[in-house]
Amino acid sequence: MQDRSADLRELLESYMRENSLKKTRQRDVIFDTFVSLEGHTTIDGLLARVKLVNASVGYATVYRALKLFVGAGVARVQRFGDGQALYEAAELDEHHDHLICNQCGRIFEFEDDVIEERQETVARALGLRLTHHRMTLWGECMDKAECQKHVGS
Amino acid sequence: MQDRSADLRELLESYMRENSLKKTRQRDVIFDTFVSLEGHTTIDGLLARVKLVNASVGYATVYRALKLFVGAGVARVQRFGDGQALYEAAELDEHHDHLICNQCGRIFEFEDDVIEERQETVARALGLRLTHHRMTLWGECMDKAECQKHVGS
DNA sequence: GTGGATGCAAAGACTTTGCAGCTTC
DNA sequence: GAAGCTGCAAAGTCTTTGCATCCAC
Repeated sequence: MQDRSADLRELLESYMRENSLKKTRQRDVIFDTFVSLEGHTTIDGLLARVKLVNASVGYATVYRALKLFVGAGVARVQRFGDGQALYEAAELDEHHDHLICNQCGRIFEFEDDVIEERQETVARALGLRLTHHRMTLWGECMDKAECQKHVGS
Repeated sequence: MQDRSADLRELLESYMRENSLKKTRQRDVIFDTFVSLEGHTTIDGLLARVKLVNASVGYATVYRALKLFVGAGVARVQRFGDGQALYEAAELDEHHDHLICNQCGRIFEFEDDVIEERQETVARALGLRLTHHRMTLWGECMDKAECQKHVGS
């Protein structure tokens, strides 16, 4: 984890250098907070955490920082359904997809080489070279008791 | 195609009967227009087509009709990126996913049994029974000339 | 110093809803 | 008739931006 966040920081900094963007106190806090979070976060959620460290940071700054992170390849956005976009730290080499329980809303992550490979094949058959993909599965926990525990969390 | 739209209509009507919803001129036009469209449409796009038949139909009515269609299982929504939601007629038995060209924006549809099966397996391994999924691939047309023709269309 | 960054508040882009009047069943 | 619709316009949600001020380089 230490390595991963260091790699992400390196990636971000080189991107910022290339584009002559500036390192600021706010961006530091936002970055640190962002990578320290597991899984997905909304802008609001991230802002709340950031404000614990620096209460004067505004929504727009977080918004713009996240946009920067996405541009730098440090973060990824998703819109699973309605409502706010969800951001998560990028994976530098591997990649994962999501499986969401309709009832409890838990988001499981997984990766599957068979599917990845097959996607390449399919794309090529249609005449495209694949750049990236998004796959989300929805289902219902088979362990109802466990599921119930997580409802609304 | 004739069969398909008849099936969708049947599905919608039985849903409406069960929920004691009413058949109206507007809903008829919206439904007919919707199923006659190939691929994806936005609410605005659909409304424009609907207005050709009945100019007095309002945005809200189309919006509510589409919501109804989705509830009835006749339509599906997607949000590929930013902007408006895209609606498409549901497939009654088979299912397809999307492959989008980053440059020209064309949306290709495909289905792949190997992937579908594998998804079931993955979900089960994580303790969930799969209900549905969304998969979108992005890539670049290998035929650049052809791609160029479709840019911005 | 200068160009980029920040915070605020305001504007956008879409989606959703309240309501009075109009239609179906 | 009563329960549902429709259209309009207004209100929400979230996202994005204009601008004066501030700060990193």
